[in-house]
Amino acid sequence: MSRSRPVTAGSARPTNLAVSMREAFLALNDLVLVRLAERGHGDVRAAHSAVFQYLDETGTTVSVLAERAQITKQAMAELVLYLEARGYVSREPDPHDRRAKLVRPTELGREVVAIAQALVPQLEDRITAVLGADRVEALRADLDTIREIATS
Amino acid sequence: MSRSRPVTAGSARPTNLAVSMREAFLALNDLVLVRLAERGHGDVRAAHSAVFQYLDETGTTVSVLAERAQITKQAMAELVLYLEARGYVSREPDPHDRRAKLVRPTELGREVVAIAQALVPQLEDRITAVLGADRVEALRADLDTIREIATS
DNA sequence: CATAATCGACAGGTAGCTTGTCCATGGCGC
DNA sequence: GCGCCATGGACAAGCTACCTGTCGATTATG
Repeated sequence: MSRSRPVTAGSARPTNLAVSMREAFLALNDLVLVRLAERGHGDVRAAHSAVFQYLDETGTTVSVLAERAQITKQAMAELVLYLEARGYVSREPDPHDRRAKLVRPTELGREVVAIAQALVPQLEDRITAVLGADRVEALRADLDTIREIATS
Repeated sequence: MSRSRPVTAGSARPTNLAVSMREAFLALNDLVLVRLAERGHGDVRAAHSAVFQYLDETGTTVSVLAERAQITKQAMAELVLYLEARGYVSREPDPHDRRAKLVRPTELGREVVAIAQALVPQLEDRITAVLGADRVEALRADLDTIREIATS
């Protein structure tokens, strides 16, 4: 993380806008990863957000997690296995379905979620302090508009 | 490309902002790839932008390309090899340095660059038409500001 | 009760990167 | 003009983050 990045992206410069978006996104992303690493969670990688984000205190199956994160069960299973091996989540048999295993965050996993979530308002505040709340709102709206334009 | 995307990204939701940035970026990116595919360049992938973007009519070594794109020589060499096999670039020995080979776009490669470059103003126009020039300008500035905030 | 759907495991493959090693060639100090 | 280090590129190997396909076990459904 926070490795030297390609200076640019997008298939042969599709607007500097795209480049700016990518860079801003990567910068924000790295910030979370760096913070986690500082707190001793250096083995958490970007892809694992797909797990942490959709975890549930009540326990969730890999299949459901995969569906929520829009990746295949296999991909999600691998991420979960990795996190289980490092103590971030546990997998216990579902008492109501003997095929299923429920994925739950451990104490360590909850810590990761807490750190990441604490960073959100902190970042928002820093950004808002510089840009102003209305511009942040406009930014959010415009990004969504652009996505719609490009998707249609 | 334009496959189903993870609904979200960022290590455990670092601001919806980051998610919006990523999605907007991916949407714009896919647009270029789709356009290229329509014109018969379906074998050009996103990673190849790193080559096309830094190609030079006068010929450029893989080492230089790698440095410009901020990836290793090996990674760049692979991309170049792929594009050479499909006729997008040629590699000829550098007359002035018998170690070096110069990578140059072929006619096909120039076509790809042209298509991608033509799309830039087209997209900008569509976006500007909806948002207005001043908001696009603000967007660009704000994205850069955010990157700076996150990088510092 | 038989059949279909679902859960998770296993096998295997791909893209896009990385490090490390090696050789041929080139530039440089002496 | 010789020795030495730097550089360009090739080869090997490995990793992450995905994918498809298959299968046995189990559960839900007609």
